[in-house]
Order: sequence, then structure tokens, then C-alpha cells
Amino acid sequence: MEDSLIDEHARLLKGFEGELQFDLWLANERFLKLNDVYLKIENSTIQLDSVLFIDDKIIAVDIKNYSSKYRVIDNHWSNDYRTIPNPLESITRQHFLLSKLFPKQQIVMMMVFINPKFSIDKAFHNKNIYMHYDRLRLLNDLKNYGHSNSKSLKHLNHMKRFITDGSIFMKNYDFSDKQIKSGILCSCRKEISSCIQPSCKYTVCKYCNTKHNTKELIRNNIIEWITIHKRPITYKEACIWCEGVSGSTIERVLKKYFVRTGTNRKYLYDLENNHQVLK
DNA sequence: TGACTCACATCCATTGGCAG
DNA sequence: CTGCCAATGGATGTGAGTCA
Repeated sequence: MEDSLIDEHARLLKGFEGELQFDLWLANERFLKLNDVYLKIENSTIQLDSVLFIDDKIIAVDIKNYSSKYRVIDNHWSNDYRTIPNPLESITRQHFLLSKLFPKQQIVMMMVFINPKFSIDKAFHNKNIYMHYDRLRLLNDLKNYGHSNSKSLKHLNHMKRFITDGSIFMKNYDFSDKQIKSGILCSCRKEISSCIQPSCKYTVCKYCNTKHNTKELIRNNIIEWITIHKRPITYKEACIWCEGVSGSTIERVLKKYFVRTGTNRKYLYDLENNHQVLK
């Protein structure tokens, strides 16, 4: 593969990981939601990482998985390796195009910088911008909009009419499991299987020192697998995916946190609230 | 048909977490 | 600090499906 394609692939994979992380933020919420949608509106195409439909509001969330220190220079952001256009400006264009589908006052634009390693030298004054430590504030803000109802479903169906396949953005990238490594990931996206100690309820990440409940760590990794593959997981697949964790523990996690379907040797484990992910 | 595999279920010694 | 209890991994058993 050409270097530029490898870079592009790494960039897309990173963005994808950010979206998965955001899914975990909302794992216990019951909002109508579309992930990674491409909308064709009057000959323009926009990509939205996540769209939530809560009461009469359409909440478009742009998820950024930047992982370094940025400086604001004029209308650009710079780190040690690159300079990018101010990402906040893309929101304006998305808002403008979305306002052709829905009344402006019903559209909420949000941006989430989900990676703990991201920092910027200027404070944001927009309350709809969230940092990695703002999960609870974001959940609280979403709940203040109400809950998903028939109005939300109507909006979702209206948006679906404008969905395009996104091929102009994605080219021919393949995110098959061959390219995604197994193992337990911390919220800092480092592989921490080696940090899991036998008989220990908690696991401390050696990279970011975050203390995790081991079962919840395993649960989140399995949710990630289900999100990636868009289907329930088998016991064996969970064992392979959670490399380094004993089969007994994986069994207990599957039993405790997931819904089992199928019969005899064809058991599948799915999310308890899978219906909230509509795509 | 029998050996093998899979997906648990059960048991048990060991260990960590935490209340008192 | 101590002791209780919950959680752990490993060993073993079981029943159903697969394959030669």
C-alpha cells in the first residue's frame, strides 16, 4: 500500500475507534440513533459520526479522536506533526445543510474530543463541545432534551430518505477483524491484557493508571466487537477477542451482561439494548 | 458408531476487597 | 489489622452436535 493510503487508513481507523468509544459512552442509554451516516442534500454530501433523535431535537455529534496537544494559530490547529483547518468550522457547514431538512431551532450540533490525550491551548466557549472528561455533562445535557418518542422516529425516517452510501468518502477500506487486533483495551485505547491479574476484581492500566472493574472492562470490549461486526458474538469469538482472559470469566460476563439467543451449540450473545442502534 | 469439540455447569482452593 | 465474603482460575463433568 502507498504511504499516503496507509496514513489515510490509520486516520480512518482512528476515527472509527473514536466512534466506538462514543458508543460505549451511550451504552446504557435508550436514544434513537444513527451511526456514521452520509447524507446527500441538494448535491452536497456530509458525513455525520452520530445522530441522536431525542424528542423533537436532531443532535448531530462530530466525534474527534485527536490524541495530542494542539495550538490554535489563526484559523488552523497545529501539533508537532501537522496543521489542520479548525474542525469547529465544519460544524457550520453541517448545520447549514441539515437546516434544509429540519427547522434550525430543532438542530443541535455537538463536538466530542473523546481521547484523553487531546488538549488545546485555548478554552472552548461553546457549551456543545465536550472533552473526554465531559461524559456525564453530555449525558446530562442529552437527558435534558427528553427522550426518544414518535416525533423522534418521524425525524429519523425523514433523515433516512437522504442517506447515501458514502462511497465518495470511504473508497475501498475493509475493517474486517483481520485488521483489528484482539485483546483488552483501556479507555485510553492501549492494549492492557497483561495488566489483568488473576483473582483481581480491578485492573489498573499501566499507561494511564485508570482503575477498571475487570468485568466491565471485558463487557465493554465485547460490546465493541458486537458494534464492529454488527451481529451477536459466540462464546468462542469472545474468548479470542478477549485474549488473556480466562474462559470462565468470559462466560460469567456473557451471562451477566448479554442476552443469549440460539439453541444448543449455536448460542449467540447480544446487547441487552441492541434495539437502540438502528443502523 | 465412536472420537472429538463446543458451550457451558459445578466444584474447589486461592486470593483480593473491604467493613469493622 | 483481621476476618468474612465475593470473585477468580483451573479441573472436571455433561450433553449435544460434528465428523470420519
